Order: sequence, then C-alpha cells, then structure tokens
Amino acid sequence: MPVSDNRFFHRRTRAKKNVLTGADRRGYQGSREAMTDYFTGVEQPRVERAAVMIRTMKFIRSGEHKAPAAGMTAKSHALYEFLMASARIELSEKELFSVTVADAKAYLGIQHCGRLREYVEAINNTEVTYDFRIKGYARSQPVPLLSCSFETDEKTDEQRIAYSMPSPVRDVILKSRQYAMLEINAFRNFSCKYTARLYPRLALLAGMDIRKSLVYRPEELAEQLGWVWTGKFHFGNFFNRVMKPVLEDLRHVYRFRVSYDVKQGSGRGSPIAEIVLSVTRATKKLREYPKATISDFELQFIRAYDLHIPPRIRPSEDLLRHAASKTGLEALDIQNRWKDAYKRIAANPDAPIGRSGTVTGHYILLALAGPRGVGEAFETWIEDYEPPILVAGQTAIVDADDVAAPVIYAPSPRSRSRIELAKEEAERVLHALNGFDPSGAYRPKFPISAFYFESYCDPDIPIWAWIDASQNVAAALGVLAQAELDTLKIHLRRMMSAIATQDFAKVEEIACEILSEARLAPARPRFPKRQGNSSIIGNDEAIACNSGCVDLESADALGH
DNA sequence: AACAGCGCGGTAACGGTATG
DNA sequence: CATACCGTTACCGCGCTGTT
Repeated sequence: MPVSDNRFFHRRTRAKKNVLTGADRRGYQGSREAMTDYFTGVEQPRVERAAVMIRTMKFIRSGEHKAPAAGMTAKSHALYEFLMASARIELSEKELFSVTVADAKAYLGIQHCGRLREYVEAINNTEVTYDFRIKGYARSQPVPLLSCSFETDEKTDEQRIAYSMPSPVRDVILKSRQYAMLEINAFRNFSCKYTARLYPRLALLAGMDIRKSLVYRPEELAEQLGWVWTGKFHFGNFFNRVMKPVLEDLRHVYRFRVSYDVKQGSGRGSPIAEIVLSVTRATKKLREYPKATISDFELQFIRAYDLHIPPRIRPSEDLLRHAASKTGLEALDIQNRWKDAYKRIAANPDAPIGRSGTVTGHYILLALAGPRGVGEAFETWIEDYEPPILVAGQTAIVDADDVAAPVIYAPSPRSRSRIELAKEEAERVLHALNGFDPSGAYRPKFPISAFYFESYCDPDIPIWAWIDASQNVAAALGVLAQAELDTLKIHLRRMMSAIATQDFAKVEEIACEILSEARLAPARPRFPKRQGNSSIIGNDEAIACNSGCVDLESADALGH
C-alpha cells in the first residue's frame, strides 16, 4: 500500500493559525449537573485533559509526609478532578474558580464537611512537576496541584470552595492541541488511589486512532504511579496491591476496556520483565461527533419535510447534523431514512434492525416512550445503523397517534439522601414494569423488556447500593437474573414497591423468599446492619493470573 | 541465588452513628 | 451544624515458602 494513502502519516502544518487549541474548545461534554446529580449522570460527562499534563505530571512531595502524594487518596484525587472539570468550563474567562460545598459533597457522595476539608488539605499540600516547554516555566519547578480555600458567600450564606490553578497549567490547557477525554464520574467510583493516576494515560491511548500497547518494566510503571517501596522491588506486592485493584476499578470506565499481559524475562526465579497494557478504542456518542455543516438550500428541504413528520418522532436539526458527520451521509438523506425506518418499526417492531441484528424495533419504541423521547430513539437507531436496500413501492402508513407520548420526569433536586434516591428510582422501575404508559398504549414485548429488567438484577447498580443491599438481596438478584421473565417481573415489582414505600425489612423478606424458592439457604437476616463488601457478584474471574481482560461494560448501571 | 507468591499484622483513611 | 467515636476498608512493611 502506498504510504500516501494512509492518512495517519499526513502531517499537519505546524503553527497554523486555524488549528484548534484548548481555548477554542469547551473542553467539557455533557451537562454540568451530570457531575452532581445521579439521574442526569447516566450520560457520563467527559472533560479533557491536556496530553502533556498526563504524560509529564509527577508527584513530588506532600506536606510533612515523606512519600510523594501521600495524602492523595482515591477520594481526594476525585475531588481534584471535580475541581479541574468545573474550572474547565469557564477556564478561558476566569483565573479564580469556585464550587459550592454542597456540589462537591454531592459529587463525592459524602455527608461530612470534615472529610471534605481533609481532601482539600491534601490537594493544597501536594506538589507536582510538569515538563512544560513554555516561557517562564522552569521544567523542574514544583507547583501546587491547586490552591484551595473555603469561603462563605455573604449574600446567600452558602459555603464554597474557591480555588485557582498554577498559571502555567492554565496556559497549557488553553494552548493544548492534544488531549484525552476523561469520564469525570468514573473518578468518584474509584476505590484505589492508583487508578486515578493510570486512567488518564489509558484514556489518552484509547482516544487515538493507532493504539500501540503501553509496555512498562514493572518498576517503571510503579514509579509512574507513585507507588513507593522499601528495599528491593517486589513484583508480587506491586501486582496484587496496585495493578489488581486498579484493573478492577477501571470497570467504572464506560468508554473503553483494558487488557493486560505480563511477559517473563530470562534468568533465575522467573522474573517479570514487562507489563503490557492495551485498550480498546473509546466509543463515541452521537452528540460527540461535530455538527456537519448543511447548506441553506438543504436546510430548506429539511424544514419543509419536517412538516410531514409527527413532532414526537422528529429528530432535531442538530441531531441530523451530528448523524451526518458520523455516517458521511447528507442530513436530508438521513432524515428520509429515519422516517422510512420508523415506518418499518411501527409496522413490525419484532423485526431486527441495524447492523448487529440484535436490536429490534422494540428498542427504538422503548426509547421513544422513555424520558428522552425521540433524541434517544434516533441515537439508538443511528448507533447501529445499516443502510437498507430500498425496495420500490414499499410503503407503510404512519399514524401519528400510535406511539405513546414520552413520559417526562421532573428534574431531580440536589443533595437528596440515598433513601430518597432509591425511592425515586424504584418508582421509575415500577413505571417501566407497568409498560411506561399508564394508559397502556405501548407495552414493550419480550426481547426488549427482558433486556431492560434483567439489568436491574445487577447488585452493583446504585439502587441496591443506596438501600445498602444485604448478601441475601444480592444472592436473590442473582437467582432472579436466571429466572423466567414473568417470575423476574413479579419479584422485581414486589421489591421495588417495598423500596418505594421505604419498607426495607420487606425487601429482605422477599429476598429470603426468593432464595428459599430456589432452595438456597438464606444467610441470617442482616438488615439493617451493613455487611461490608457484599454486593459484587461474578467479578472474581475478571482478573486472571497471567493475563486477562476486565469487562468495563458489564458495569453499565441502569442500562437504558 | 534471585525471584514471585502469599499471608500476617500494623496504621491510616473511610463511612456511618451518636453526642454536644 | 460540628465533633467524637468506632467498625470497616485501603495501604504497606515484612518475612517465610516454593520455583527456576
């Protein structure tokens, strides 16, 4: 193959004025509320991080502690990421930023102000170096991670964290051309402090067209992650104490999967010479594709044609433009294809659609009946879109009233307790169990509803964490996941009703019932006492001894 | 001999509840 | 609302065993 055909080897002219830099980008994808409110959080907002920061950041010391970044635990690092993400949105206009204490606590999922102070102190006490080649910045000069302080808003009496970042860091972000997109909400779910240090490196790789595996000597990787050891380097300790928890933690990342391999060296004692980390390509959602430009001429046609599509199933112009750049088709063409696809779906929802063959029309109808309506339906359709072979003369009649009106959920207020969140979520599930529409106009049939409700049998999803599910509940959910759909629905409905009425003893009772029906001995009822890490099922095999692959998608919480 | 695997035990951090 | 307290979890030093 001639080299000139390969676009990866084409170089961009340096210092071109029209090259986009950080200052030109918003740098944050998603709604701001998605960081502090779980229900908008299902969209998984992302924030960019300049590549040079990821590649060259080194922790050097941390207050009185000897070890670098001693105070930077998983939680304090999560707070750092939250502050960086909040600042990114208004970075080009401001130098001093602030977030409310309530938001920070909501993001971290903590109740105590005291804890928040500890994390802020850890951030203030941690110094790092970067290798920036910019004027006025000595490459080895230590800079604080961020400088934070607490203050009270005099008018509203609201407590806030005010903070600023070292100006070279701000400059670098605004000038950066190469960056990684980080799933900001992943950080708050990490439980190992080293995960936050490896994840950005992997994210940088996952966003690239060519993803060469990262090859490290174990000691080199340990050093980059800031793991300290005394005496001789001990591979077993490093792998069990750092890499295993990190790989396990990375299941909270939705966009890509990580696999690893360890390569043996030669010599006595079968030493490990290399750790190889590989990532899959990061997936992209429809709205993350740039909006294709459409001519006024084409726009006129689109708008004229819009009049023939019922508003409930009419994708917005923006969606069409995103889809145009994803598929390479004309926006007008896509609009037509969507309308045709909808006719076929409405006429025969059981028929598979799209490339994979696993998506049926029910998926689209369910999305249409859901809270995000046509936006989600169109996105689901285009995600798996396969251009159809058109047959002349094939028509179907679309009745604008054959689809239930989308159910609109009120936006959720902040800072609710876990019980309130659980209650609200339980009501959503009950709603879904009743067929999404009280009048019963659209009731999802078998394939889609099985897919939908089975996802609630994962004890790892928030609703079960919120009610602090016991071992019995986790085990019962495992039984339900294997059960017939009707059995699943009946028990799920009972458990969700109990949660909705905040009768948690009842949940436990139902769980025990399910277990005894399945002839499994329930453990001694433990509600309401918390029993530690009870809710992870089926992750034991995720990390094999020598090499393995952590499936990050299995953790998809509410699976829409 | 040089290394990985493994487990014990101690300390700091975390998360929740009770108390002022 | 803030602080004290306590059980659980994360982290780490260390030494022993088995394999190459």
